[in-house]
Amino acid sequence: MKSLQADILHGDCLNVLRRFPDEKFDLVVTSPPYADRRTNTYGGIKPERYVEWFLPRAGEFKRVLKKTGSFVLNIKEKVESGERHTYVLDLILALREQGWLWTEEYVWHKRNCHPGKWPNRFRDAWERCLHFTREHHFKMNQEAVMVPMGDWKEKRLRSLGKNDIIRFNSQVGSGFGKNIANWKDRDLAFPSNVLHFATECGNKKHSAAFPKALPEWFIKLFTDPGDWVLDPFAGSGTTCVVAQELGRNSVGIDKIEEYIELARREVIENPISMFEKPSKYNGRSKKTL
Amino acid sequence: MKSLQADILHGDCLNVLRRFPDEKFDLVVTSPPYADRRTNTYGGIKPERYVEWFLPRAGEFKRVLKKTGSFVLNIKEKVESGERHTYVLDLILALREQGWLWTEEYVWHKRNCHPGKWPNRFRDAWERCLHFTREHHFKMNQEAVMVPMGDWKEKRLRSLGKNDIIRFNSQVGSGFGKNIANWKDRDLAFPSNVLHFATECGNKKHSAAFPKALPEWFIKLFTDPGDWVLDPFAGSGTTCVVAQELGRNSVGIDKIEEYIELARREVIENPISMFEKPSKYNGRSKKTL
DNA sequence: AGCTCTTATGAATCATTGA
DNA sequence: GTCAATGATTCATAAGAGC
Repeated sequence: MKSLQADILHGDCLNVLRRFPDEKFDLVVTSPPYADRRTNTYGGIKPERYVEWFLPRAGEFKRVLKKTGSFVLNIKEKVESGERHTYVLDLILALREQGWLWTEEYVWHKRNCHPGKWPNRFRDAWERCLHFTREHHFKMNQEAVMVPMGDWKEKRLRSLGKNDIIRFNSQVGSGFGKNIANWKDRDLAFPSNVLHFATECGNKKHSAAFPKALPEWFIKLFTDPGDWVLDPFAGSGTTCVVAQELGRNSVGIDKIEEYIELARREVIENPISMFEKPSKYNGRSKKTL
Repeated sequence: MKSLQADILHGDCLNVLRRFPDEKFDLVVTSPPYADRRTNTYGGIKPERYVEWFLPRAGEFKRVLKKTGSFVLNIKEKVESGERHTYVLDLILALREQGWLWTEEYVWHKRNCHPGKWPNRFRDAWERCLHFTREHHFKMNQEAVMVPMGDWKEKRLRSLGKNDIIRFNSQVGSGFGKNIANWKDRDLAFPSNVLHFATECGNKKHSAAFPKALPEWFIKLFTDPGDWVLDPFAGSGTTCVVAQELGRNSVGIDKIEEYIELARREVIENPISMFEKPSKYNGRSKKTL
């Protein structure tokens, strides 16, 4: 049994990734700083400059990604003077120019999105999860994300009755999730390209709430245990934590010192790595601190 | 009480609309023939030519739309050789060049999407509902589409679809507990920009199943009773039927003779129009046939 | 009225075959 | 080769039959 690595590196991914060899990673999954968001931490990339800022970094992602690998980009354009900005559309087109295949666009439906009310729009309850690949054929483990299906629920839900459901939830606090797990093997269905994940309202210091379920889904789908996962805008390190939990090696990179410390604290210690020398890529795992 | 009109016109909307005066309509809501789809009826517009085909028609939409009006475009790009085609992105950018404001992108989550299994993608369960306006300030009746919160299980959960509930719980791991608390004290809540409608599998002759709920939602949201609604690719006339049911005047246009007949049969007869002369726009309502 | 079971059918996508 | 047509795959609904 090999040991798992979870390296959290400090710096701009554009520079840090230069130290990595070609085709190391099986998956790049990340939620970059959105344009004009997180201005106090990332300096706020202007929407007009977003593509030119992103492209060289995406070039590095492409280089360090295996040919059978996937690049999942979680992003959503902001509203500027009442209009959706087009920098994400421009980015998709530019990434294709760079040689990426725009394989799919998954929709992350945020069940509990930010509250608010405006005269000319409703709450924004979805984000894009853009799926890019290098080749037409890539690794995809569809079985790993299968979901309980169909007839089961109808009988089950109906047999419970409304009050039972309410009581069950309020007492246990965690709905039917566990039950479903028990019935998992009964019949499973493949999901669609619309994902339903709740945002985590945890009061973390990291400003972008990236729910664990999101990287988890894509890591399961696009990698095998032992594979390498990269999050070049790691933030508080959610991707690396999840990767580790799922038995994948991971590298997280972030510019913000505060996030680095946070992320290293989050990543679970790997007992075996104690007896190993530091990563040859100059990465320092939390353990080596 | 004024009479309602529901005119179904035959022809290419590019030509037919020339007969209409400026700023007649309060809402244009339509689902145009997608690129390479409906080849046997619409001739199948090639993706590469889609923008240049669409743009002059959109120019007419803009002319006949009131300044406070909205243009809702339901569309989704196809997969071509394993990749999402970019013609919809190009179209958004081109429409902005034409002077439209890209105000919002609603997601229509199709709960019952087409089945199928492929090695590198899941079933496509969503389409875009692009919302364009002429001005930053436009008519929007948010209260008209509020969602009842009283009996949450019936209304709210059904609007999501049963499988979604299962998936929420199994993916997120937490049930409805939090939401129940939020809903308890409210009767109505505003929706988000993610819409959950099932496609109608009715055995209609029209190949594109445009569920009534979709135009209904946008008609309620962006028009008042007595307003004028246009569907330039009317198909079997769903938009006009819904508009009439909601007390809005409507004009539907389609190239296909068969759809015209179908649509005129669907539109409910307007008793008052019997005593009126035909529409001055050369439109023949079903009644005047 | 309800409940269960069966059946039909979609703005789909891909690999293969045939012209 | 390149393009067009066909078959296989698959799941959420509605509708209908039977009790």
